[in-house]
Amino acid sequence: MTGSGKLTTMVTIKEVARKAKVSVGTVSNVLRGSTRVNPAIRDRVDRAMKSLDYHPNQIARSLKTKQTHLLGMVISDITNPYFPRMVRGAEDAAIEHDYLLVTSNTDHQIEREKRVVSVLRNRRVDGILLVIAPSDGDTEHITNTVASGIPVVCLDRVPRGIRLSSVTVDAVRGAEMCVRHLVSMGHRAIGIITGPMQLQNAIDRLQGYRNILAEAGLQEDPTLIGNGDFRTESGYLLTKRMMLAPLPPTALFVSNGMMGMGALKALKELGLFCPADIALAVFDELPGNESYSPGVTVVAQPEYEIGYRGAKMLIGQIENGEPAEPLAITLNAELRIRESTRLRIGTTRSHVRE
Amino acid sequence: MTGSGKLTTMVTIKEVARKAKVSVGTVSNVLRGSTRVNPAIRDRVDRAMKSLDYHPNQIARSLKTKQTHLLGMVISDITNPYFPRMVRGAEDAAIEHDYLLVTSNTDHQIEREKRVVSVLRNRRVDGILLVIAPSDGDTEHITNTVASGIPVVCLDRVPRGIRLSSVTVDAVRGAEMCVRHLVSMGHRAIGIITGPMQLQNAIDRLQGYRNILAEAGLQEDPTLIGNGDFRTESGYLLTKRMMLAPLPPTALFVSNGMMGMGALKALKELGLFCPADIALAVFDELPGNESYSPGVTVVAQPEYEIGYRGAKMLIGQIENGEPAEPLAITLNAELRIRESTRLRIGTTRSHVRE
DNA sequence: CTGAAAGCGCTAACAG
DNA sequence: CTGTTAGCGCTTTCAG
Repeated sequence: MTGSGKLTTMVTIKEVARKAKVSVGTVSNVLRGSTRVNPAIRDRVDRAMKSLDYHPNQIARSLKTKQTHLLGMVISDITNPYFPRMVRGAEDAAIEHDYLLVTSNTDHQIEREKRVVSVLRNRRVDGILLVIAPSDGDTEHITNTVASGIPVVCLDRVPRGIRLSSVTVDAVRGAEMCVRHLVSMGHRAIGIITGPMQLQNAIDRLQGYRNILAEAGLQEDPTLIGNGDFRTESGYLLTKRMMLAPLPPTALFVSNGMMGMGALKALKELGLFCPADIALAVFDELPGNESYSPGVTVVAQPEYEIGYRGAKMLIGQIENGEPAEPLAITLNAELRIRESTRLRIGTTRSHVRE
Repeated sequence: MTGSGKLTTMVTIKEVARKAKVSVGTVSNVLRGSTRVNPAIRDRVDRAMKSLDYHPNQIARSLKTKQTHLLGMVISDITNPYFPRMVRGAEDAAIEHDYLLVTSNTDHQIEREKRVVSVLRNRRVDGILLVIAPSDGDTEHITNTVASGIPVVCLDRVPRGIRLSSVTVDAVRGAEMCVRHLVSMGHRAIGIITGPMQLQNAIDRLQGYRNILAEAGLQEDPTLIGNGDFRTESGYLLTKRMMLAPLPPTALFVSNGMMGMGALKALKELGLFCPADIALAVFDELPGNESYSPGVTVVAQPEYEIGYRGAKMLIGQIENGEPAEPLAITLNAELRIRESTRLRIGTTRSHVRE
């Protein structure tokens, strides 16, 4: 069968009604299970629906009820291993409440974020889960959305300047645990590769690093701070540059997983081994981390839970109204110590540079 | 503001019309850019839309036009590293044509697949991209969907018994390349961990393996064939079992990436190193493969392209009608040789068992 | 407990 | 070139 356009006409509630010899109102009632319907009639209707392979038109329903039972989720890139578990968590929560989740990528671009949010509003999603893109206070599209009555819950990071409900991770504390561990292993020249400074969580991770340096009485060394952007490439480049510098660090703390993969690759190419030549710790669990050698010490975030609880929170606001004050859940990250930072006995290089 | 339900009423085309002092028909016209509209009026309308933060109701539009510009995508689990790139490819193609992609997980369960497809039909998606779950010929939900006029394109694998458009990878050839490589490295005791035999691509990969054994004049050994299910756990368990058997293989070919990760973990726990103790090759690229050591030899599939071309094909069928004959694109996999199968000189174990 | 009918926001004739 | 209006499939009063 060649041609264009729909060839088959969708079966509607009207046809079901006709086949079951009842009115459309009655069919609607059995669909919604609302009022008690005469069992015999309900049965006739059910049978009619089955035999016609009837699929209620959610579009028409939404137009009437003004609820789509759609949730929008805005992330930077599903291809980034950090997100799949978060999306999965959100989806599982959504399904529990009979919502469908639509996920869109922004590739870290604020302009795409605006477009995506706009599309989601056209689609009349009931609420939005938002992992914001880096920007300099470009938040009008978000405030407009909230003002229009669509609840928004931020995940992983919050925009500065406006107050929104959110589910985040205590990044300062996570970074502190990690860097403290490095210090406890005897390191004094600890490098960091940061994220983009427009992002709160990047700032927090740097802050945690600084806190521990201060706590340990270590001087901050600008040559040991690489300014990354959370992408693989920058982790790769900055690691190479730092390790090739006159006074390289003996330990490196990388602010996120993508950059961590880049760092690992750089070390591999430089022929440097962990922990023998350098200790490596990464904020974010790494894909395949327990299968490969060496296992890398990481600060693992509860991505699934971020998504799950964020969606739960969002659905709560959709169904019970938005709270007077934005809600904020802060989850804890977990330090997972692996081989990449294990103590070395009689290593060839000193942990102390001076 | 506490309370329940929408507090703000959505801006409609009618209000825009009133504000711009034109009729709704005219507003619709400028929205669709259809008939030539007087520039001055168009401008007035544009201004009104902007100032009201108007977002056209796609729901109402869909009800009228009978097109949602929604694509459904059914996968087993976004958390499986094989899928994100495929989803991204599909999404990119969708966006190019102004479609929105909705992705749902089945967790390999046919019952969930049925439910998901049903939900997608309720939502009146214009077409469906389907990565089928393993089942024994349970395809009525699919044929019903197609019969109802919704195009379906299968990705990665096709159901047996029915004919559908598809984008797949030549798995036989991919497996052949890989096992031939193993043979060329001198291996004669080559083990395989297979996928579930209800899946065509699992069958194909086993077939490729068998073809090369025959080509090389090697006897098939049942103790070297582990029957897995494409999940990490089975790769882990079967690898342990096989390596602990009286006559372990000198090379192992694992049929997919999840099981490959499991195999890697098993080898790590057993203290076996690649390629010194065992050569390892995996069908599917592994996450982080180029960052870790040893790099694992893999048969890499073009996941992104599968998704991208599948979505393009689907959109073609939506917009130009379904072809008389199902379309089928077969893409090639690529063998990427890495350290895990490199030749060993003067190894402690023989490549030949007898 | 069931039927009839209005109307959700938009598009697409059609009339002016 | 612009305005009017019917109607997409469903839910939801309101009568019967």
